[in-house]
Amino acid sequence: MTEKNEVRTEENKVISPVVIKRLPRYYRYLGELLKNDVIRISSKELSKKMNVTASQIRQDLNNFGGFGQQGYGYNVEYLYNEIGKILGLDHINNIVIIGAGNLGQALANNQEFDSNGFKIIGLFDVNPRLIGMTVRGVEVYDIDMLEEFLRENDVMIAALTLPASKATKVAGELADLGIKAFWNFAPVDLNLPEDVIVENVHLAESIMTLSYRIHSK
Amino acid sequence: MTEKNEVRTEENKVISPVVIKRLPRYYRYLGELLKNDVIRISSKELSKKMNVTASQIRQDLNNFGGFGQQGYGYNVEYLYNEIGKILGLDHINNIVIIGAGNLGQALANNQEFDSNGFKIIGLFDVNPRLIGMTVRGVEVYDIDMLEEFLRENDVMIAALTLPASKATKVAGELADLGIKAFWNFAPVDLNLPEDVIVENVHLAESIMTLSYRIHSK
DNA sequence: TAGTCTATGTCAAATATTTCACATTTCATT
DNA sequence: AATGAAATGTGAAATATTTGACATAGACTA
Repeated sequence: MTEKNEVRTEENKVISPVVIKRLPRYYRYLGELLKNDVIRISSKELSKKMNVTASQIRQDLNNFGGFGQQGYGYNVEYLYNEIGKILGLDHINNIVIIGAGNLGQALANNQEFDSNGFKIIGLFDVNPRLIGMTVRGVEVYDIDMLEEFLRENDVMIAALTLPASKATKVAGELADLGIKAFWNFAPVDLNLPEDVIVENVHLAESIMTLSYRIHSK
Repeated sequence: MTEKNEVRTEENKVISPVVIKRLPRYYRYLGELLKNDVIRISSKELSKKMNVTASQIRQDLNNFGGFGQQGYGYNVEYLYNEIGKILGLDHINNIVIIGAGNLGQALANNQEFDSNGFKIIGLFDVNPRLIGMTVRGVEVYDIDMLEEFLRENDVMIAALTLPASKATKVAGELADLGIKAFWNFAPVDLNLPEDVIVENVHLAESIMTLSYRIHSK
């Protein structure tokens, strides 16, 4: 029996969420190395740069297969590409942003997403002052156009950058329209069907943990 | 011997980071309950709402002392306030934002921070087109004014919403000026002295884990 | 080509985290 | 006032995660 939202490799092995969370960081460091024309790296060298244990790097990577070579280490470009594939960055992932305020615009302006295959193809808002404007070539549409837009475009992800008061309702509507993945910036927990994936970015929670660490010293 | 960056209660007990990360979510749910005039709640009821185990809630809270009463449960307002104290939300935490682009402005506009005691008292940028403008009553200053500003104001936290290429250098300068806590939105790992606290918000890493879950189904 | 050295992949041990289970306390009802 | 039900706080068990250790494959040198 497959549990809800479980994540498995081709061999049907369950990968721990903590491992998955670390992959993008490996990917970033490997990208840096690649940019600096580094050809190969050992888990020991990488562990020193990243301030983690070499053992953890090897264990993490071995969840997905043997990418290294004994006595040699890892080929940077190969490992970079393999992790990219694991993360699904070898696909174009079309994104719509719901809420074209500062945060929505900030996401649309972020080049880092583009360069990793995340393509923002539309911003949506209710505010007539925003509708029709363009952010880095991406148009802001009336949210009433969303249904039609989703019919005509292959959208993988909806980013929710709107007030919490509206997020739950809009998310439900989007799920009904077939959106299966949400990147949620609103400070609520969306309650959606089991097969829908939600990644939360709760900024207030983030700064509260920072505050905790400041005041507990 | 106290390890670097360890976080302890008054009794000198080490609190696990995973517990700390969950506290703001409890705080949010309790705030909702409070708003809805709920007087008391049991760990069981709360666990159902939050989709965690009751046992985890009780274990988490007991790290900080007994806030509940057997046979009764937890008083919502009391528990809300106690968690707020644990998180340091009973203080005003002054924040400066370095980088007044969309993301910096989005943070300045976010009312949720205000209402939890986080007060944004200045935005800083190098862009002359931004300098002098005002976001929700907060002025954008020339970054050259930063040193003077920090001398005259009690700033707890610097939010870094600037390009990765500049973040490392600016963070180092701010640390030299005495800033002890950074909320880092740039996609780099800051390398700062051990006593400096860094909370990272790596948005690209967040969406990559979302992508992973989409493509691994 | 042989020998030495390096560094992976992996098993096992050590830690950390979560869940279970229950004694005890308190609430609520009769 | 007595009884039953509810729910905490807390040890202990069960899981999960991280670290350590090393046999072995393969790189590199001479």
